[in-house]
Amino acid sequence: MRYLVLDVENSVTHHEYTNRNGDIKKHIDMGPYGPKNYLVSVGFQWVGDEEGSYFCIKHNEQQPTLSARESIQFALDQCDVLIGHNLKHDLKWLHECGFTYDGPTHCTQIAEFVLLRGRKASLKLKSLAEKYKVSDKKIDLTEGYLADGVGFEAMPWDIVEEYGRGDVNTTTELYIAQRDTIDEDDNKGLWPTVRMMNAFMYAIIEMEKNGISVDFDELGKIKADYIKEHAQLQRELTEMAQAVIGDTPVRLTSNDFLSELLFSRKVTDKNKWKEVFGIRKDHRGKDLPRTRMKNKPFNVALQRNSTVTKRTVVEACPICDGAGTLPKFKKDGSPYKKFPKCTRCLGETVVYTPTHKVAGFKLKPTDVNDLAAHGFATNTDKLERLLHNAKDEARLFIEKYARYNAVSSYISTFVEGIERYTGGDGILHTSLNQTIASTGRLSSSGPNLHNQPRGNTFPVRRAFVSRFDGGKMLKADYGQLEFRGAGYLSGCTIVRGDIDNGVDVHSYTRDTINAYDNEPDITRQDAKSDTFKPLYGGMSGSPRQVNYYKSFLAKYSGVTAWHEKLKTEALTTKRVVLPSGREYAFPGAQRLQGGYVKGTTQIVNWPVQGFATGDLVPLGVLSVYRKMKARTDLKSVMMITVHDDLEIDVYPGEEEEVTKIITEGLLDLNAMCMEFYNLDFKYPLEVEVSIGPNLLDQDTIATEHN
DNA sequence: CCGTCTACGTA
DNA sequence: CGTACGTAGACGGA
Repeated sequence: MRYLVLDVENSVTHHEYTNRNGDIKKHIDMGPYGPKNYLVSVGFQWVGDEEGSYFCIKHNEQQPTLSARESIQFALDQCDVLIGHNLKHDLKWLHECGFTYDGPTHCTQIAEFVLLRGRKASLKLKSLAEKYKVSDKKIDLTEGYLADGVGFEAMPWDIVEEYGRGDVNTTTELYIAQRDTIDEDDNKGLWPTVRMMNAFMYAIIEMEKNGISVDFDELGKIKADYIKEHAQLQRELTEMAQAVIGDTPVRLTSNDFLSELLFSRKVTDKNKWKEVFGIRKDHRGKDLPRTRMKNKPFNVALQRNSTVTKRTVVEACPICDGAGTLPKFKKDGSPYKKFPKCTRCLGETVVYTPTHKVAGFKLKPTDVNDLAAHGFATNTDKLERLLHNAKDEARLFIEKYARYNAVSSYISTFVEGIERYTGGDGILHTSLNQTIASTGRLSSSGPNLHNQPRGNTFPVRRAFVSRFDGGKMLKADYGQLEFRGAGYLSGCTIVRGDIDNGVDVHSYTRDTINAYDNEPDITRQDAKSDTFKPLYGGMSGSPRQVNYYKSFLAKYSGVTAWHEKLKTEALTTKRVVLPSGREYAFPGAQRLQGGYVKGTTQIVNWPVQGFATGDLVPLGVLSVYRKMKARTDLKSVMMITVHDDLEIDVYPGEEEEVTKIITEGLLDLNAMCMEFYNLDFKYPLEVEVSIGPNLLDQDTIATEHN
């Protein structure tokens, strides 16, 4: 067997843009799909050799290496396993530059990610070299250049070559050390996951390459509508706010301001505030439980640590007389060129004098959970809960404000995100990252296409259209995949029975919750989060929610028993092992005083999320990828996967063929699990296919079962 | 300038 | 004691 370690360097493009505040922001395009980027150099080394080869492809000073292309392709043709650190990047470049390789791979970043078993640690080559104590001889002169915006194409060639050869060398030694580590008895069960993720990498490269086609005319219209709505809301909200605060300037985009406006109180000392109410986060950035306080002490603490905000009247600063500056003279009596800011108005030229009238909407927080580090929480869910005690004007303001916040997000994050990352070819090549999420599912960035508002309500989806004249956008979703995955993993017969009988678990959730009391009815969509909460170890909520969670655990007793089994496994082995071979480490698992197992929510959540969307979906997508590759006559292309779906840009006339391929591929999990995990995975699955002219207007055309 | 906090959205 | 993500803007301390 011949093992080839390879690494490419490429030019990058710096994209600068101005946001709506006038701030200049930038991002760097490292990929091969921008028309400006090009391949600078390629280095490779055979495992077992002392030294490798290095080739110049295109560099400002250095002549391209003679016969570089032939030598590189020859090596690729000879190799049995291609190795690299973040090999997806190198393969994308090789493919775009006309090289061919589609054989087995070993990405050291993927392998290390699997070995980490869900723990977070740096996956940079440098960090791994330290961890495995392999030589990292290269003197890293490139960082300084890169920081100054000098790319590999413009650095002195001897630095590029030294760095490149060093990288290949380090990766070679890392590969050997890492392979030996995975071969150890304690780790060898991870090989199937490593191999699966390497195989799946090809499907990801295909999707990143194909990307999604954007209709800029349509996007422009949608943006214009949003901007109009945003401006209107801003006017109305400003007016409403101004009416209750006097002359104080309105700053709608500031959470500090909103907190003070809604609750009519200003925090005296933010650090003290956090301390008193126990507003802290753990190392992962998650909220820790806050100080438990009964009503009375809570209100006393509120009063002690904040002051009531008063309406103001504006007047010219009495100290500087409205100049904003105070005259200052040198020793010789001549004036300074620039006078310092006025100490009273701080250069604002005006001062706001409090009146005796309370400012703002005078909302009352119910408990510590309505607070935030800066003052009072102003997010939509919390505010919604306070709505029923609020006066009409406050309620109207809050409702408008929620929409204002949402529209701001739609414009900045979604519309402008799409605009700035879409290249000149009109295609959005978002990144699908394999080594980020602890559970093993993908993440998406540049921009994130995994968090677009769902379904048929978000007009921005209308701007995602087929790249083919008369083409269609097709989407296939697994139905209730995580619920089914939990059913499989737990072996719960009640879950299985419900699936076999076509019981819709979310409707069951909705009906159970609605039947409990006279609170307003929830919809099936609302009920989804309630279905999943107990599945993932959640138990807190309103009385009717808690009632449902209890009944869920009682009904699906197999799931409840499985939760106990997982906790025992985590306690005794500090690990949880999935049928695929994927593992999660819980080094801190221990039983606390009250019997609660530390980390329970992750112990019961990760296996469900990871098995469904990290182990199964990739196999389904990979199967579709293979089927599409095998059909060289088809022109349709895979675009993206969003956790439990797969989206394809369909060439006119290929609708039926693609529907068949996508359903057969996604339902092909028994054979795929056998191939990759040596697992006889038999469980009823459902795939629903929809199609339309864009990603907004979609009609369901098929529902298939295995 | 950079990290923290808040808020938005998804499966 | 639902979990897993990415992005943007405001703010405050270096």
